[in-house]
Amino acid sequence: MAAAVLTSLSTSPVVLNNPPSGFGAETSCDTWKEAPAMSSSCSSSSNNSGDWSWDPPSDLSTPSTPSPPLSTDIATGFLSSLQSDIEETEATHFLFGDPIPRKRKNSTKVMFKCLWKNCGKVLSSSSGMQKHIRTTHLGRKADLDQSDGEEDFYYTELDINVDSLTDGLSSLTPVSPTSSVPPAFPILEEAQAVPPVPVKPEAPMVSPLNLSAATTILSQSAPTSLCHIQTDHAYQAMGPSGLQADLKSPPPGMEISIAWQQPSLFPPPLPPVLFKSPSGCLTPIRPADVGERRPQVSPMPIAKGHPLVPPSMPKPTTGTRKPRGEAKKCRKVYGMENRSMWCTACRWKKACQRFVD
DNA sequence: TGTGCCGGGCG
DNA sequence: CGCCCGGCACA
Repeated sequence: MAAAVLTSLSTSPVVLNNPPSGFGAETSCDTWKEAPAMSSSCSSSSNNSGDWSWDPPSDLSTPSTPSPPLSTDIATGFLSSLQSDIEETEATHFLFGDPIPRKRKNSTKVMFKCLWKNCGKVLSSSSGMQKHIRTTHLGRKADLDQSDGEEDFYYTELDINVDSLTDGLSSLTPVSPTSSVPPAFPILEEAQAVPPVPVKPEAPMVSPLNLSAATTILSQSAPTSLCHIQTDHAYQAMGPSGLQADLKSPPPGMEISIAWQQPSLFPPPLPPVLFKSPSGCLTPIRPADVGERRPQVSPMPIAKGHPLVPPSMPKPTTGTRKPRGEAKKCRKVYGMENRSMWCTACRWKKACQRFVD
């Protein structure tokens, strides 16, 4: 999350002047508008790269930003590489607190596949993969250079079933029943790997189409997940707060991934429109974008003591109480200590009106 | 156990 | 009304 916030900060035009390394507590606290929850956690939790900074050199070293998902046939590449170069690089494990469990308890195991063109290398540890990518593809020094997080975009996580390796390739199943996060993750990786390519706006929607047959399984769920993130932020983006006014014209690509990892943490850098079309899933969820109120509540007009309002009928799907929107509310965002920053409704312990869901 | 917020009380 | 909080349903 710190990484996420840092990224948003570093890419935000406002803060761009500051040296990337200079994000002290004071900086972030002063600019709480961009990174609300920052103050408490800026130095504590760093997932895979505490000192993340988007450094241009990495881009230079990869002139044709790879579109890994181009997908050499995952199945075959996966099989062969699986046998040949599985390797453990535990050494750097602690450096980036490996966010993903290496092994599943049952017969499933998490592997990491390099998405770089014509590579398809599969490793068993994320750090190993990062190292691989850093050294092999990004052409950096192995140890001296800490991860700047860019490697993340070039590999994906595989959730494989050890028992049935053979048919594991046919149904390479990112939808593995036992895995919680992983299924969607690789998809995201692929989708996000694309944006850096020149054509940014179209990238997200085009990518699923470009994926080869092998990845169609993946791609079919990709739009939905993206859209969910999207919807998540959609309302935040157009929320009345104007909180995120600062974050405009976000740079392509990477934000998506971060947004995915911490869905509702910070304002969406990408305009909602991007994802609207692919599956139109934005529409069903939020039919009217201005009506920030309850999703289920029937059209507003009949507010007055209209005789025809049956008390029972407009029951929200989930029984008695409304499902409780999953967006982070003022309390969560600003924290108890910054209660003065909450929207009034939150202060009154009423339904939050800043982060409406 | 923490969070969101309805229902209701007080000035 | 604005303001606050008890307490409940969720997560």
